[in-house]
Order: sequence, then structure tokens, then C-alpha cells
Amino acid sequence: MPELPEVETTRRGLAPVLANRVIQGAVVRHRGLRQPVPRGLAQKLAGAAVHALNRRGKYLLFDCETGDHRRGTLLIHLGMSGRLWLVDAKTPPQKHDHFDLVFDNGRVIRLRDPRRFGLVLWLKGDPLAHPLLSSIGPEPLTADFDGTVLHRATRSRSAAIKLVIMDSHVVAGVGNIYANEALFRAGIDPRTPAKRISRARCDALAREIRNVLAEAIDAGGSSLRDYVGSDGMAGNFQNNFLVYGRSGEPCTRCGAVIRELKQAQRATCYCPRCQKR
DNA sequence: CCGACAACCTGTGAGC
DNA sequence: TGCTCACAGGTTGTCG
Repeated sequence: MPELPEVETTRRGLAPVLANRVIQGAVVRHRGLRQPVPRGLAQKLAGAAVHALNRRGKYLLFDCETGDHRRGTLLIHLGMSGRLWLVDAKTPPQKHDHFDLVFDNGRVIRLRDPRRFGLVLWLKGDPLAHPLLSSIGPEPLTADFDGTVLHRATRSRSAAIKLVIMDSHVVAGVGNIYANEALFRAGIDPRTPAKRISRARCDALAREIRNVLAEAIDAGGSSLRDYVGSDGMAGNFQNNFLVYGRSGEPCTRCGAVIRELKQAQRATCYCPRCQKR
């Protein structure tokens, strides 16, 4: 399931499949995603070459050149329950298989998304200028993001730090799990008002956000083929969660009992002893 | 600008 | 076994 590390894992798994390939066609079985899948998308994609597969936050960007030599971007977001599977053209679609990208070698990238919070769009021109992407914050794994950036972005925010690092306009791609994990690693109470966090602790938090995301990508990367193949999620970083899903268990660092509460209707797990305001 | 909250949708597991 | 409820890895829009 799709947090930034899984999206990146998916990207890395699919990129070699796309290299030097032409899209033969596309199949739209259900247009009712977060936004309607645009009419005419399949015709637009037929005959297009994919030059690259990029990622921005949790969005996948297929950089395409259509049959009439126009540049465009197929934008896919996996929402809460979306996955991309690599299958053969003859594989029968199952329930919730809403979209296929069919390649000239008979391989198919298939989107399965039960909850339909995902997105399939066609963007003309500069994709990063599209409203969905233009206001996204810095990529956490590039030099665009560090403690200085985080400190500046949090000065006006009285909301809890966990909510602020999950705000995609502050930093791209930090979801519920990794927000919890990064705050534990940085020793910060998730309820702390963001503006009250010192420069030094912003440094630590930015560093731990980067660390946990990078480690998770490495863990997913160890079983790339399985993930993008047909066996579903094969990353193993879930074994490395230190707080998420561990309420009631002893903290791995200090032994105190991990607690759970709700912030904006999302589960927050934290160690009451290791994490300070 | 900021924060709180509802909305979108289906599947799953717990509890009765 | 079956019902109801809470909850799930995300994002956007609205309202005060």
C-alpha cells in the first residue's frame, strides 16, 4: 500500500519495464476515481512512447510522447488502497481492476484500487505546473528538504507537529506511518505545537524523516520483482515499525508501554517516555 | 492564512 | 452465522 516508499518501490520496479516501450492502448473499466478518469484517455495513450517514469510526493508521472509527437504526462496516484500490478494481457481482470496500460510486448500495468481514492489523469504541458503538483512541498529525500526548511515552515503553525509534517504543502509524501515513526526516532511528542519546536529539534526531525523513508525504500527494494509482479506487497519494512501498530507493547528503547491516540481521525502511536514536548 | 471537519469508497475484523 | 461498528497506508473542499 502506498506511502512514499511503496510508490518509489513501484516506480523503480516499473521503470525497466517501460524502457523503450510503446503503449499499445489502455483500458478504463471504472472512471469513478477521486476525479473522473478523462474521456478519450485510451485513444490519447495509444501509440505513445514512455520516456521516463518519475515521482513527485506520492504521485507517479509517466512522461509520454504521443503518436502525434506531443508531450504529456500520465499521472497516477494510488490513494489509500491502490496498487499497480504487472500482468500479461491475457490475465483476466478482477474486481476493482479499474485501469490497464497495455504495452506493445503484451505486458500490462494494471491499477487495482478498491476504495477508489486513487487518480488517473492526463496532464498537458509542464506537469509540475498542474494545481495538484504545483503547491506540493519539498521532496524529503532531496537537498530541498532539511531542518532549516522545516523550521521555517513550522513557525506560523500552532497545530500539532504530526499534522504539520503530514501536510503535503510542508513536505511531500509523509504519510501516517512514517510521521509516527519519524517522531519517535526524533524523540518528539506528536502533539507538540509545531511552532514550539526548536531549530535543533527540526534538524533532528527532518533527518529522521529522511532516514525512515530511505530505510523503508531499501526494505521494499529488496523484493522489487515480487511487489510489481503479481504477489502483492513484498516489502518487509513493516517488521521495522517501532511505534506504529504497537500500542500496548513495550517500547523497544525504554520499555514503557506504547500509547495510542487520535489526531485528525488518524491513529497516533508514541512512547510517553522517549517522546517529549 | 490557519485549523477543524466532512467527504470520497470498499473491505476487514472485532464484538455481540 | 450474521449483523453493526470502527477503522484502514490519502487528499481536497468548505466553513468559521
